[in-house]
Amino acid sequence: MTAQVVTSPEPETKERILRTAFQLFHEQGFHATGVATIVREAGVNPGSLYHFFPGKEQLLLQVLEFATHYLGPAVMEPVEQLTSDPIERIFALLDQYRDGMLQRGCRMGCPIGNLALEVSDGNPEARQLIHRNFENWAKRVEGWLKDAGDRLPSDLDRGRLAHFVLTVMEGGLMQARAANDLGVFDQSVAVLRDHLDLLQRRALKLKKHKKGGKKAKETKK
Amino acid sequence: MTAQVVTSPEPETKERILRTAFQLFHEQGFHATGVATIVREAGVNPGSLYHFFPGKEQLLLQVLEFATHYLGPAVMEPVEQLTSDPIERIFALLDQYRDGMLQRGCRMGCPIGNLALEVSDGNPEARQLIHRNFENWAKRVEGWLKDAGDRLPSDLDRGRLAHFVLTVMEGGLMQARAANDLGVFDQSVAVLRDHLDLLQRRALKLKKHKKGGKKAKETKK
DNA sequence: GCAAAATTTGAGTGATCGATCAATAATACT
DNA sequence: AGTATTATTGATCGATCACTCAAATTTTGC
Repeated sequence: MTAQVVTSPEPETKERILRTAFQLFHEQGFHATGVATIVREAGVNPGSLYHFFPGKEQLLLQVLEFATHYLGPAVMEPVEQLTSDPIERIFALLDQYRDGMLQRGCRMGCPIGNLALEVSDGNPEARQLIHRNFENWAKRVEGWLKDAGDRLPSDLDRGRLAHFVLTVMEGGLMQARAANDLGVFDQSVAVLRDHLDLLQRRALKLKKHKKGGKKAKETKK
Repeated sequence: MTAQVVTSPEPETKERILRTAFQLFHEQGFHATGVATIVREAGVNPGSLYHFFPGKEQLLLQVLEFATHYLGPAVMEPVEQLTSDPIERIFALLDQYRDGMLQRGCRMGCPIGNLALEVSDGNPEARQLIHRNFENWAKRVEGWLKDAGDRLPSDLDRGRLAHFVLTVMEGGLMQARAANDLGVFDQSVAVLRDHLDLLQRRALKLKKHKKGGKKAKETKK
């Protein structure tokens, strides 16, 4: 009946449902988002959703897997395009999440972080996938920290610091949402920068001692 | 009909509902906790709940106000009893939350933080109360940091650092729940300690410079 | 070109949600 | 003691929840 216009190829139904659910879970949370809302926003019927997904919980799991693949192309790579300085990449990444908050009136924050606190308990499979998302995130940042080479102390645990960057981001975003103001987030990032500055200063000093003195293991007073 | 036994004076119905709701919201989240569960656990009838609270949302608001008063006596004062050293109080506080997680199998975390990500958007009154809880928390820690006096650099923004402590705690707890392992939390706290150590070292150095190296209180090891 | 498989339709399922209310009971006030 | 106020009971409400399914339609494989 409809004209046979070749429209722009809409994403496959399944992926449209996944993307819609991802967005809604991010905006409203998992429990607050009804299946009816998902299918309405995705423009499909309930039966279609249940054709591809056994249930809402399974949909959540596939959304979390979708997020895993989403991270690199949509989050990390754009940041790596912005700057090649490994340490500045960290702050460019944090700034990207900041922009996301700013554009949405200090709402939402990190999609994975939100789900982490809502569904981690009592859903082991979801917890595992959220954990994997966090690990991927931290691994990428850890790579940057390794790229920083001797700008950071050689004995610095870079995996630990990478997780710490995630800690600062999630904790900062949480408070920013509660305050409806990015000030606390900015201040947390500023303290993180202070810390990285101190580490870089320390690395410089250690390097100098090594080159100047012989084996100055002394951290100095 | 029942024997006139003078039982231990049970908490008033209203407070029992509040405490039960506080616990359940913490354990399961706001949306995942049904009113039916609250009244069952509290041992009251639905009508009783709606006699004291106009609705579930109002109950949430009063739970958040309850949490505000709960913070001092139940969280901060016990920590202050443990140690009088202002900086160690910070880590004693973090350790208290750690114990809470440990005793519950790495579940739940911070009750306010959980609600912050679930209900901050779309419930301005709840958001405001969550914000106030965070501010009270940070204010108390800021007091400790001020008590630390010249052990920290004089130009250090102690309010900012107090919020940063909260950032680290919430971010660390979030990852601990996702990992079902306190390792990341411990490591985040360790980085925070590194940072405070660096700040204290810096304060010492600045002090020495100012006094012309007269009163060099070598901490040394 | 045609049958099989995959997808879409959308009304409809029972269960549970937050919430109501007339009644009864307990407490407070005078 | 008597009245008014407050608290409690518990069955019950309509709305919404996640979810189903037989039938219709489209796509696939040969």
